[in-house]
Amino acid sequence: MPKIIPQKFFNRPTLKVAQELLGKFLVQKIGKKTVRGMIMEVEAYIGQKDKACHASRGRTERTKVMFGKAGYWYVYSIYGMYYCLNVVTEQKDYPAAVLIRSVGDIKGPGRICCHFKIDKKINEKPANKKTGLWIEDGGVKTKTRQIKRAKRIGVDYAGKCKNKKWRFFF
DNA sequence: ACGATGATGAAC
DNA sequence: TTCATCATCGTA
Repeated sequence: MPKIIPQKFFNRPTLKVAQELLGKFLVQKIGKKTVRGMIMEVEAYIGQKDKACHASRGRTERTKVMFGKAGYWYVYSIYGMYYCLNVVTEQKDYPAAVLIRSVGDIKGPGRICCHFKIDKKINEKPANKKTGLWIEDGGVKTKTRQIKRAKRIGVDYAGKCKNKKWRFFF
């Protein structure tokens, strides 16, 4: 039986959460329709010292959700045309999140939000069934699967942080 | 290789 | 209130 990932799963070190999210399922329910896909690629954004993290410039209207409790969605718009989906990690007041970069066949955070119906309406909402977007354990043996890691994408501006290998994928 | 396209945050 | 920037993508 698929198990909904509880809020406390996210209230842990971000690098650990990021890797363990691989192989789990992003699930969305809209009315009677359920959309589902396996998480294949993620990136970690951790704390104010991480120059690539949006929260590195401190608490703002956009980033305040990252300072909040773990297990909440952080959705932001980028380049005027796309949305990116993140889930907040770590304890309250420690800003960090995991960007979901690939789900199933869908590569790229912008395309994920297009395929799932994700926009700022779910920003700052918890990842649970009531919200209509959550994460499930597939009940499959993903533990044994090899995880690859690499530098994050699109963060060349982030000084030495750009070289951190905080992208994880199968 | 590049343009679309608008929210965001910092400067003024 | 302006202005540069941007965790992207499709077209070429």
